[in-house]
Amino acid sequence: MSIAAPDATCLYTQLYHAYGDQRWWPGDSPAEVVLGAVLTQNTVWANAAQAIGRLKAAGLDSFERLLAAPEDRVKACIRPAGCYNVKYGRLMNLLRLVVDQGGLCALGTLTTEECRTLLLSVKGIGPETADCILLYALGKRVFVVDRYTRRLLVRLGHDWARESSYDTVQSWFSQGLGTDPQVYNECHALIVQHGKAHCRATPRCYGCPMARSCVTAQTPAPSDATSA
DNA sequence: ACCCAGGGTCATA
DNA sequence: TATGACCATGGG
Repeated sequence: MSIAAPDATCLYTQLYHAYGDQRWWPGDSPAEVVLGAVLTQNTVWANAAQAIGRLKAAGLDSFERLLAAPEDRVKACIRPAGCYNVKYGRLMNLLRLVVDQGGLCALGTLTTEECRTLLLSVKGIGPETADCILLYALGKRVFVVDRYTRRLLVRLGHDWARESSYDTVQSWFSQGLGTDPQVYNECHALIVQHGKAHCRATPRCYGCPMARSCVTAQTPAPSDATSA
């Protein structure tokens, strides 16, 4: 008889108990969240942060200036984030959309669905990047699923999370976390905090505060109504 | 000298 | 549709 894998609420409760308030996203403004969301794609945050620091130091502190700046100049700033040619294109695509919509505030007046659809229509913006922007820049109630999230679920016994679709994992949280947007914000932040603490290659979650203490009724994977 | 990172797109089979 | 290559710098 093995320990049941925790449900979403239990997961959140235990993480909160272990790490406390996170107050995320790292960044000074919604605009920085947008930049960071792209720059941190497949990249450790420290490198993305360095790129943002360079942009600010270069005076490229608004979307309009970034769009108007010479390509080489922007690329030189974001180089530390890696894949800078690709990310340059993605950033410009995204900033163009935001500006065309009248800025971040105007974008935020749209419904979550409308907003998400718009973001996903941008080449280079996938579900995670879009959801980061929705949650941390626009305050929408969406759960962000990243690499840390899947890895933690699998380590806690939710084997289904390894190969499930983004939407499936996301809805597992959405159905378990209630309706408070702040909880979505905190929960993802806590997962990242935990992931960093257990950085690389811990095959099992030994030392994980949740592995032993969080025993509840096991929630199954949501039935895959979404796929094919 | 490898391996990987808070993804996403595109080309193959 | 399902894998794999690719982008690319910086730290373990």
